[in-house]
Amino acid sequence: MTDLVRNEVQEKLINGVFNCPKEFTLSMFSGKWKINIIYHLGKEGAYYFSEIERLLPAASHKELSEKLKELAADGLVKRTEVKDQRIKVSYSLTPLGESLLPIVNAMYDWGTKRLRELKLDDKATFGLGEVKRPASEK
Amino acid sequence: MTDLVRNEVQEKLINGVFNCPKEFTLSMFSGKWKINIIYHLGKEGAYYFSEIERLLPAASHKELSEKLKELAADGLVKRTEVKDQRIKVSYSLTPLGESLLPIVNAMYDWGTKRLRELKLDDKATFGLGEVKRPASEK
DNA sequence: CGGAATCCAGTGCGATACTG
DNA sequence: CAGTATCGCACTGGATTCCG
Repeated sequence: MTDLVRNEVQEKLINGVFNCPKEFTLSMFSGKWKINIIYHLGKEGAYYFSEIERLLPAASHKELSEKLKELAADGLVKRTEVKDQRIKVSYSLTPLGESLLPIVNAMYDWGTKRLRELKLDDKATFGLGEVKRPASEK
Repeated sequence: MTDLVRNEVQEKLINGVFNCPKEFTLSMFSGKWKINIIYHLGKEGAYYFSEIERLLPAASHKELSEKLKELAADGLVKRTEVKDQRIKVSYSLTPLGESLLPIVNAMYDWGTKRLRELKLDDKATFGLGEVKRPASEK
């Protein structure tokens, strides 16, 4: 989903039938890498595109490009072109993007705490019950 | 994705290479309908499966079934079988699930506020910039 | 009633390659 | 440097059907 959800949510918005604020919020940052981007921009300030790529080496060029575009369209991130010798593009949070930081931080804290608890449990199961494994192991 | 993210996150966990608490938290409730389920169970208490279906009529039987299973596997939701004449299954939040409520509520509040702001803008654009529209209009 | 299996169309996303 | 287009496979999720 993710983009599916985002599209659905935005369609509903356009048609004026939208009524679920939490889904809307989720759709803002539940795309791949989006929270990471928001988190880093919030914590460390502006980054160039190439810096973000280095920051998140597992993310593909395409994906990053698309997600940044969405974040900008949603008004969470500001895109600024800078003429160096080549053109560079700097990304930073807008005030709206910054207003999401408390939620991102709360998620960070919750995750940290929960991961610590899990490590105290049996390492084999992690207390998670069954886990679907993809067919192909990497 | 969604489940993709969830699977990735859990794989990493198993392999002990996990290091991103916020992704982990996101993976807990970013599947379709999951926040809705958590929200309702948190606000109104336990529900039977069939009640949840009625509560979220747009969600398919299959989807609800799968997501509840995941929520239970993640320890956020407790599954209880009740022998009526048929077997009914009751779902409620675990304490762990309840500990997510502050985040869900923060998302609710952020979304509410943001949606209100958007309504003050031009209704045509909603201040969102471009919106991808699916090929097929429903 | 609740869940699981099967089938199938629609989408996400990586790899690669091309523009300005 | 940043962004876009194309291709191809894996995954999602709706509809339907079957089991306890």
